[in-house]
Amino acid sequence: MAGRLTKLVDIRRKELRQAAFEVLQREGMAGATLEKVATHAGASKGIVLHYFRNKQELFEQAMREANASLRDAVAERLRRATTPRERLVAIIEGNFEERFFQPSIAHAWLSLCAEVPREPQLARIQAVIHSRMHSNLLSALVPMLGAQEGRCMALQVSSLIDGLWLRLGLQSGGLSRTEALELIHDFIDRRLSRDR
Amino acid sequence: MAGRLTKLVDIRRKELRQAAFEVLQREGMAGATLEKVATHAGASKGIVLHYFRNKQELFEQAMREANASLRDAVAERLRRATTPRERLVAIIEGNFEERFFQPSIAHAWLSLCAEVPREPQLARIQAVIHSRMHSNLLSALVPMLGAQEGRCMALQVSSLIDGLWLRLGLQSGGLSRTEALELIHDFIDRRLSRDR
DNA sequence: TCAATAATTGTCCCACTGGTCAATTAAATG
DNA sequence: CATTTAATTGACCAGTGGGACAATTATTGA
Repeated sequence: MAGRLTKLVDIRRKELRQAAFEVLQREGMAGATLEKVATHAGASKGIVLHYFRNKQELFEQAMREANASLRDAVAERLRRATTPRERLVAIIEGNFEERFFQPSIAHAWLSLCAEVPREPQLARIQAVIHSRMHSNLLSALVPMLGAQEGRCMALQVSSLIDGLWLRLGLQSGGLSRTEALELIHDFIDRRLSRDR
Repeated sequence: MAGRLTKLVDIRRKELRQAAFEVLQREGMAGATLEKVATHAGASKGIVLHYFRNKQELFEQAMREANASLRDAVAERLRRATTPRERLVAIIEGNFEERFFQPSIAHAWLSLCAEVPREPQLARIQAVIHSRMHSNLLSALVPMLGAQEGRCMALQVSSLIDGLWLRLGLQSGGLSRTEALELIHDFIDRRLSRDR
C-alpha cells in the first residue's frame, strides 16, 4: 500500500462527488442544487463549497469520477483479453456492464453532455472519453482490418454505442441491456465475418 | 388555399417558438430565460407568457416545431423514393440534410433530450420521433430483409443516426456531415449486399 | 366615431440559488 | 490540558427568473 491512511478531505470529496452524480440522475443539471447535493450527502450546503470552489468544479469532478469507473471497467476487461477480437468484445461489454448501463445513469450523462457546449472543462473530459474509446477500438480493429477500414469501423462502433446509450437515457422503445448487446454483437459479427 | 389569412396569434406563436429554439442553441435550457427569448424575438417578456402558458409549454412547442421540419424533410424525400432501398437512403439523407445537421442545432436537441426524463410532455414528443423513425425504417427494410432482420437493422440504423447526431453536438473528433454520411452509407452498403 | 376587444408593455413579487462569512464545534498536537 | 488547526454549520446577501397583473396602446367592427 503506497501511502498512509486516506485523508478526510479525500473521503468528503469522494462522498460529495458521488452525491452530486446521484442527485444529477434524478434532477438534471438545473435541478441539482447545492442544497440538494448537500442534503443527499447528509451535510450542509456550506460543506460543499468548503470542498469545492463552486458548482461547476463539483460537477466537473463528478463527471471525472463517473468516467473513471467506466474506464476502469473497460480496462479490467481489456487486461484479460488476448486476441484483437477479444479486445473488441471487452470494450463493448465493458460499456454495457449492468451496473453502468442503467437509465438513471444515462440521464445523468445526458445532463452533463448537454452542458458540454458551454463548459470547456466538461468538453475536455468528453474529448478524453471519446479519444480513449477510439484508440481502444483501433487497437482491436486495426490488427483485424487494417488502418483504413479499422478507423471506419471504430467510428461506427463508437457511434453505435453512443446511440444506444442515448436511447437508454430517453427510454424510447424501452431498450433493454440484452437487446442493446444483441444489436451491437449482430453488427460486429456480420462485419467481421466476411467469409460466409 | 384552405383558410383565410394567417391570424396574428399564429404568427407570434411561430416567431416565439423559433426564437426559443434559437436561444436554446446558444444558452441551453437553464440559460434560455424567458427574457432572452423575448429579446431575441424583439418583444418583451410579458408577450411570451401572453402566448404561452409557461416556459415548459413554450419549449415543448419549440421542440414540436423543430421536429416537424425534420419530419417534413424526410417525408418529402420519401415521397420521391420508389424502391425500398431508395426509401432507406431517403430516410438517412433526410436526417443528415445540411440545414439540419449542424452543431448548434444538435446542442438544442441535446438540451431538450436532457429534460426528457423529467418532462412527460417532452418524453411524448421524443417517443413519437423515435416511433416514426422506426416505422419509416421498417417500411424500407422489411421488404428487403424480412420482419426479423428488418427490425434488427432498423434499430441499428436509428441508433447509429442518434449516435452521429450526439457526436455532432459534442463535436468530439470534429465529425463532419460528409464523414457521417460516409460512415452510415458504408454500414448499409455492407449490410445489404451479402453477395460479394 | 366610439365602444369593445386584442396586443403589448413594464412593474411588482416571491421563491430560490450560488456564494460569502463569521461563529461554533471537533480534532489534533505539543 | 491548552492551544492551534481543521471541519462544519447556519445566517445572510445579492442576483435572477418565472410568473401575475394592472395599465397602456393598437385594432377591430358596429
